[in-house]
Amino acid sequence: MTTNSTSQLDAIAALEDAGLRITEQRRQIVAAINRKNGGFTAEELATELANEFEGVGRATVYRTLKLLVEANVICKLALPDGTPMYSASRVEHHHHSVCVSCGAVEEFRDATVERVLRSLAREIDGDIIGHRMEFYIRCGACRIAATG
Amino acid sequence: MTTNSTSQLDAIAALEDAGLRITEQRRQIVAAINRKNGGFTAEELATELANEFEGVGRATVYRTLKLLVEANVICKLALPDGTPMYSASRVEHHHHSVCVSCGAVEEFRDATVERVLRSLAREIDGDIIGHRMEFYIRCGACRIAATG
DNA sequence: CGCTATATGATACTTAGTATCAATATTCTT
DNA sequence: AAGAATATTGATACTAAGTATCATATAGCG
Repeated sequence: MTTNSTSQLDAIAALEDAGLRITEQRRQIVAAINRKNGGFTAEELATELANEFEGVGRATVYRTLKLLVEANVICKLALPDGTPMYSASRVEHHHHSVCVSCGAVEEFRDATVERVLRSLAREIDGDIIGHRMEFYIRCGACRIAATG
Repeated sequence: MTTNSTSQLDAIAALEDAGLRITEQRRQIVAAINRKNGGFTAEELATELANEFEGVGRATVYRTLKLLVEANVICKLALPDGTPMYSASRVEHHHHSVCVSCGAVEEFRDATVERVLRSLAREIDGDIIGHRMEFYIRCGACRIAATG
């Protein structure tokens, strides 16, 4: 699986493309994100990176997350109660399902979703600028764990 | 238009149905919400009610908003950056469009949306517990204002 | 290599919301 | 209608998520 290293290169490239500097801190943040599998919180990441050798400051973590969201390298999503979660972004345009039990995040594209968006564009009085769509699930693994 | 008085009665009834007490503060909060047209923030509501005669405490405002969300009397939605917004709920199950320019919130039901949800339920490995869907728009009025 | 703009980090602040707990008010019971 | 039992309130203090400030450090261009 080369997904991680590819994503990492993309993330750094995206920052460069935006005319931003590649610092040791940003490298560390990108590396830490690539080590993640599901979603993660900003504070979690900050705590993690604060403890390492030549750690990264909390403010820098937040600043960099914002840059990465703007660069479409990661996504910022929300739990049902609005708690923010971040997740590495692998697919071009997509939506997410979040397991409310284990926090696993899956990305998916769905043609039907895009069709709805177009149909709604006609119904809504105004221009659609963007949207947010998240599915809250209990994933297969968690269902089995709960049943067993 | 009897929408407001009807909603207000529903809100109080919903609290009663949940076995909760009808206090002067809760009445005031419900009344203030019914005076709103678009979306509003918790802090906005708290400030508003803090200044009135026999005002309502900030903690009570937050507590009551939570109860009203649970009772489906109001909805908690999120702006693109995640900033929470509340909005009185008039339709049974619906989604929202938020004008990022003026903050107006519209509710809508769409059969297509429900169809997508069912189609996704089959694709996703796990049980769909809930979802969130918001459209960010520039409403007709704001478009005209910007153009003119 | 040196300069300059960019980035960092410590600190303090803001916003959104929750926890605590004594004082108070509602509703039930009679 | 009074009193008891229980829910609610509000002041305060706290957490979580994020932003502003600004002196110091460093990337990367020339």
